[in-house]
Amino acid sequence: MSKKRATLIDVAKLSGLSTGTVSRVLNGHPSVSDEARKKVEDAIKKLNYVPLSTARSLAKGVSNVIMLSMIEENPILPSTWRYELPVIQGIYDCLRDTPYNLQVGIGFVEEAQKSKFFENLLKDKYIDGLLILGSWPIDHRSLIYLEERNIPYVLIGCRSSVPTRAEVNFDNHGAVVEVIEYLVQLGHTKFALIGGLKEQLHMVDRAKGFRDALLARDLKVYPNLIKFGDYQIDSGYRLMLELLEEDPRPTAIICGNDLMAAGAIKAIHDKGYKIPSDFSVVGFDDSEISKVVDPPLTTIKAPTFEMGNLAVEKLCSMIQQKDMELEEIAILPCELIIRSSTGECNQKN
Amino acid sequence: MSKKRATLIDVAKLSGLSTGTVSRVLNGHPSVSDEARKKVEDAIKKLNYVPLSTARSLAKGVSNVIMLSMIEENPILPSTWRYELPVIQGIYDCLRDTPYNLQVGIGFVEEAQKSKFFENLLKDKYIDGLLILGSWPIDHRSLIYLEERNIPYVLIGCRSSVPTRAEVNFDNHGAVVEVIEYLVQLGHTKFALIGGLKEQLHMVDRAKGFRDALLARDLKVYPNLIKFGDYQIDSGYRLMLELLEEDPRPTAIICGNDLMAAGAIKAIHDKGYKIPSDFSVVGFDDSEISKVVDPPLTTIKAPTFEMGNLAVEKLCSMIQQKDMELEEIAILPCELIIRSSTGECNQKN
DNA sequence: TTGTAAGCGTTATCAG
DNA sequence: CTGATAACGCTTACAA
Repeated sequence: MSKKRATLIDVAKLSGLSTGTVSRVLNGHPSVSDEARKKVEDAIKKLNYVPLSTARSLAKGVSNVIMLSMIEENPILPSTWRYELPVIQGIYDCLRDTPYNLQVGIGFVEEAQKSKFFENLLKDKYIDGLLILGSWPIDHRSLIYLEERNIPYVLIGCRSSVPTRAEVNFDNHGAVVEVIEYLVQLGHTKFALIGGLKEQLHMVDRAKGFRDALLARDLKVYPNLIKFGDYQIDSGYRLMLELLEEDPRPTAIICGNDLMAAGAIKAIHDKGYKIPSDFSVVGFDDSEISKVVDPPLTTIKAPTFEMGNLAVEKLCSMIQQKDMELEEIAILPCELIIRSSTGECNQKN
Repeated sequence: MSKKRATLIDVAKLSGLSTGTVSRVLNGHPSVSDEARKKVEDAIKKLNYVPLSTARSLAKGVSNVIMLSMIEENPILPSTWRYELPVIQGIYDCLRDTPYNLQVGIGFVEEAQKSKFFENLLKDKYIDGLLILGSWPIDHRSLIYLEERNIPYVLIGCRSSVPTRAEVNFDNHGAVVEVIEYLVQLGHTKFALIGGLKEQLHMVDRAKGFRDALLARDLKVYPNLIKFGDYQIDSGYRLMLELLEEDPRPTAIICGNDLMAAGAIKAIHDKGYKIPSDFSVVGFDDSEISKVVDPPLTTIKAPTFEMGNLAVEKLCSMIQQKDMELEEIAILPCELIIRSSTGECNQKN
């Protein structure tokens, strides 16, 4: 049953041409006569020949492999999954027009914050470029290894303490600024933040956006109204209960994700208040949850698919022109999706 | 900057030994003197040498690549994402103890139902084995290609019209039977099904489980209480409204996923009924949504991580013993998670 | 336009 | 236990 697979030499024999010519046909080289091309193509078809990628790689000195390393919380958070799969889709979508194959590796945040992370990950691997998808700081010593090895890489959603060649991210800061602008128009002045994991990079940027937006409007930043949880529903619930006891009491609450917003909404309802008449609540992610909760959630949608696309584009151009010196970081805008969990501020000041 | 990477020959020179010996050290071959081994290891360290995987593959005749092909609805459904990422995690978790690298390819259902799907997908690729992750029928002619090429493969969550070598799935049928048993104990006799996409394999099996469970209990299967939607919240809402008009009116509703269940709950509430006193509602997936809706949803959790693990185990053993004839299909049990959307049937019969 | 042959970096088979 | 040396399948000067 297991007939040996045909090789390029078999094709050459059958077509009566040389291996060189066959190879040229395979690689779309211009200087091949139509006649020869035809013969080779027939032989290929007849033999069911498929070139062996490893042999090709070896001869050409390229691997045609791009590796995606996903750096995950441990245990992995559902909202991370929800964010990462569209990114992967975007990556693959862009990659299918290229000769590159996509290989994946999954690591944990703790590992990526140690120095030999990529060295270990890439042990025994031969890749042309690396995509790094994560939400936590990357140990810069790991990145040095990539530089030494001359492996082009693009960071997606994460960064290191030292500046890196190329980064793709969405605009956490701007998104929060935008939603606060919107809420200020509605008359809100007392804002609270129910954050997710405090050290996570997206959250760091959003917290900064939160402060900056308020300061820009000459609104007061109340430290007691800024709290952090763990992106799970329960922490949203708990933190909202705390907020209801604070002084001043906020009228608008920005949450780290839709799930925490759902928890906050539950807390508000449990205490007998109404949304949006008593409180405006904003989520993040535009997940299904935002449509399921009552009232439907105003939320922020990150351009995940586009991020994947752009990251691949950048990586490919880095691979082409090996020594580009660009140190470029792309920040894509988010979309504010307004539903009914936000409304006019009814509290007299 | 881009110093050439060291090769095995460099290591041989520096250590004063032959390439053969270096190779033996690399591959943990027993017949190497401790002294030689030490010298080689020193040289490797000094040169920062890493073997080139493609050269290795070529010489050994294996690729060390396992490909995961994900077959998706178009556009991709969020609930599919939610299911697939844990499977991938399970796959990777098992693979990191092996020499195999994981490569991924994403295709759409329409493509996989045509005959040349895998031929196209694997064009120019050299893999040792294939994992096929999907929820829709696979064209069996595509699989013939794999057989001819002698590429071991494992289907995850899907199947073809002809029996295949190895399949891993979760027990859709049994899960529905179990939940109906549970509801029967609570006194329910009139069951409705709000299905997801009707032709999708998981749904096919669940619908069959639905009928079988009722018949086994000598309960009537009302065709007008079996409806199919598209796994989105709106169709759950709409179909529930329809069910409220049917005769007989069901008291227990099994939904295709948590999202449709959320829609159904909304419809029930909108019409002024209570859960679980008037209706019991069951979801599927144990997604975050099941904890967000009110009341929290009784649902079914599939062993996604374990499926990934098992699939890899199977594939690896198929790769080892090339011509195993097993035609084995593994069905893993689901977990019924009881929350408060289900309860005693209060309707007098 | 085509053929020849020398690599690409490893492994594996033989002798020694 | 070790060293030559021929594969592995393909690409690519270089010649013709």
